[in-house]
Amino acid sequence: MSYSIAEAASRSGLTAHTLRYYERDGLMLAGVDRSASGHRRYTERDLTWIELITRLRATGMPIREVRKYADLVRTGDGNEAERLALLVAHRERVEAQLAEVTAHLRAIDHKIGIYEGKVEQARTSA
Amino acid sequence: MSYSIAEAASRSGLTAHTLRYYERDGLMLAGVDRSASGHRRYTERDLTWIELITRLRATGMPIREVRKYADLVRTGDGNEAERLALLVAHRERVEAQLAEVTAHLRAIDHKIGIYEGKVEQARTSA
DNA sequence: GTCGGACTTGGAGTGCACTCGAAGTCAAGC
DNA sequence: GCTTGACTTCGAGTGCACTCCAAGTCCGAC
Repeated sequence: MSYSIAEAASRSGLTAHTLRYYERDGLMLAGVDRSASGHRRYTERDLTWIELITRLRATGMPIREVRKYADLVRTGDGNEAERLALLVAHRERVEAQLAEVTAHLRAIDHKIGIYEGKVEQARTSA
Repeated sequence: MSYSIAEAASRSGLTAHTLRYYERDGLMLAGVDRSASGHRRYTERDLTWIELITRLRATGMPIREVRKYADLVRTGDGNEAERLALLVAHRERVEAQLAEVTAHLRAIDHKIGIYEGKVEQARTSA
């Protein structure tokens, strides 16, 4: 079972453009298979990999670092500790940012509360 | 009490470049005061405002929309309901994104768990 | 056999948010 | 009165991550 780039795009939520761009940029583990006519054929493994790098991207990992991770996985032998370190460092950054965003959000919520009071007051005194 | 652009930068965590850029781009409520020599003088009110827009930016609000909000506040009269709507819409986007990032993070954590197992296994069998 | 549509490539273009550079002004200290 | 350093403006440059375009190929359907 394999998928055309359009199918891979719809399954991954990325665009075909982005899939080609990722491949060109070294984010895939290997060149994607080709049909006799030269069209890309995505395997389940490709899609699983794309799902992972989509998660990394969606949590703010730069393309550069996703590539570094892909390089490690591609090398394939005993660099699991290195991969682990990269992912753990990423997790810590993401957690820190979640905390920061949450704190900002609380402050914005406070502001919203003030406006709600004002708007309500305007409504009842009208 | 007022502050030079360098002081405002260090108090806000932005750079002087960014402060000028924000002003140019219509993010400030009014032109910042100037000294006799034409240097900017930031008031406490300016800094309070900068703190708010920094929170909006840090939670992912585009410059464009911060400007829209600033425009509303600048107009100043009875558009509180509109400001409220803008902030509430933003809050909902941020909350949705927090949930999404958290979900991705959990999946990445799962991956980390797998690597931890592998690395531990490699360590003990060595 | 020709048409439409999905694909290919390489390279250029876009949008966002800064970030920097050049050239000039100004006040204070030596 | 000259240097130093912080400021000014305007406009150009940067980095990131796509996003799009042009020109071409290929395949299945009519």
